[in-house]
Amino acid sequence: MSIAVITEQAVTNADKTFFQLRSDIVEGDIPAGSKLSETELSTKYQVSRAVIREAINRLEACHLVERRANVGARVVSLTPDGLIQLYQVREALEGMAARLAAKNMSDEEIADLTALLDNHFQTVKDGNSYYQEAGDLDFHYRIILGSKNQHLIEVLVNGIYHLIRMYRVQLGMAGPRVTTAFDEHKHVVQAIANRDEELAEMLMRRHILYSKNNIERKLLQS
Amino acid sequence: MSIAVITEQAVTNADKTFFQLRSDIVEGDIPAGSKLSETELSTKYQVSRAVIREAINRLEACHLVERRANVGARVVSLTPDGLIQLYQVREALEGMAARLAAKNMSDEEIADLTALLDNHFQTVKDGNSYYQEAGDLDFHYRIILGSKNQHLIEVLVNGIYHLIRMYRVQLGMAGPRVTTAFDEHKHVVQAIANRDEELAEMLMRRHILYSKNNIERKLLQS
DNA sequence: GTTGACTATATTGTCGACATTCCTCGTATT
DNA sequence: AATACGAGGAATGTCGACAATATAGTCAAC
Repeated sequence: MSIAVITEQAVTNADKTFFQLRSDIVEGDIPAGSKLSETELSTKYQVSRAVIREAINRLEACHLVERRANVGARVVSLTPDGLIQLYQVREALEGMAARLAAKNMSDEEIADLTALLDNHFQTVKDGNSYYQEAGDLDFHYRIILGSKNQHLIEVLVNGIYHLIRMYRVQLGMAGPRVTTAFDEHKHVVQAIANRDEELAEMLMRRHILYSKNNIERKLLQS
Repeated sequence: MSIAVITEQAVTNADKTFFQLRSDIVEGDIPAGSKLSETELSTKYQVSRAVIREAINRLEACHLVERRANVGARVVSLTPDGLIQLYQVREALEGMAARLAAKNMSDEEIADLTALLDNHFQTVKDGNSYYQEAGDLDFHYRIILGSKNQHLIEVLVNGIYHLIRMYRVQLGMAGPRVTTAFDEHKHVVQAIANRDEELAEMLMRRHILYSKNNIERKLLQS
């Protein structure tokens, strides 16, 4: 009941290769900024170059690689400025998502969301930091899906979130901010439950802004 | 001096096919909702299926077509609800773009933008509605580019704007709203010139919201 | 020593053919 | 008559080979 699963089923061979490559890039097994040789990858993954090309095209679509004609594809480079820009987009989109969720989520979905937060509260109270990784994701995913806006869902789930995870993994951002983030989540849910669109957006934006500031601070001190 | 050109140079064959197909879809030469047969298109455009597939992949990336594994690609269908959702995303993103533009545009760029609006004022005063099409686009593009946020620029220019144009062309939305929109533009620019990020975002969001309401009204009455 | 052109090589772009999957339509059975 | 099943056809998925392009390295000229 607690995990909002995003089902991505691989039916074709290019699908599998795409998922594999995406995972390898996000998790850093393929380093940021490195070149993606089609022939090399085709031998590595035991598929034809056509499959690799299709996978790379899709990776480009989610902004994980950049292609130049007749030259090739490179994994994107991670820069502090890039992360800031990413969070600016995220703030705008998830703010809108929260607004729309306050308008469009069913009472049942809101009840589920509240129950989810109660669960999180238990884990946080027990001093377990399991929350940070999966719990935070779950919360944000539910609100994004709750917006019922296909474009919003697409851009955030298939695009931005993989990039954010890539930054998280490779620039190493675990950090505290667990308990305060929990309170922020609670207030967002309350606003949604009250169908207060304006407040829901504002609180979500602030939540993401705080998160950005927190990250910025860490980047500067290291 | 008045047109913020977006240079898209076709170097490869797939590039040309992609541009051609995108134009054909947006302008309605290929009807919304219709199926895109790879073999058919490859004979029509005199290129191999591989080129067509690459082009279709890119079209999918900008949300102009939808693909299903082992079945094929279809041009997206245009629905009133889809247009509403599109404008919700646009409001969020361009609002943020205006905020960032107020922060990041150079004084020179702002001066250019002001001059541009003065030009528009002349055309509007002369009763010329040339404004609506190119002028409006030019204004919005400059602010989007002025945000200096690559993600924002990418999503808006390569994704959303083609879709919006597709709706404009095919659901036929010219309409008045020229003079009032001009005033709204003027106020946005003023806020940017004053480096008032908060107000710039608010005014831009309102400008897009009005536009959305205007379109909604037209859709309902027809 | 530096710059320029040229060649060699490796990589990407493009093609046609084959494999696999889905959809349609006809047939048979309940 | 309605449904289930299966054969046929057409479309997409995948492959290996060839063509076109960029990069690196060499050699020559100034």
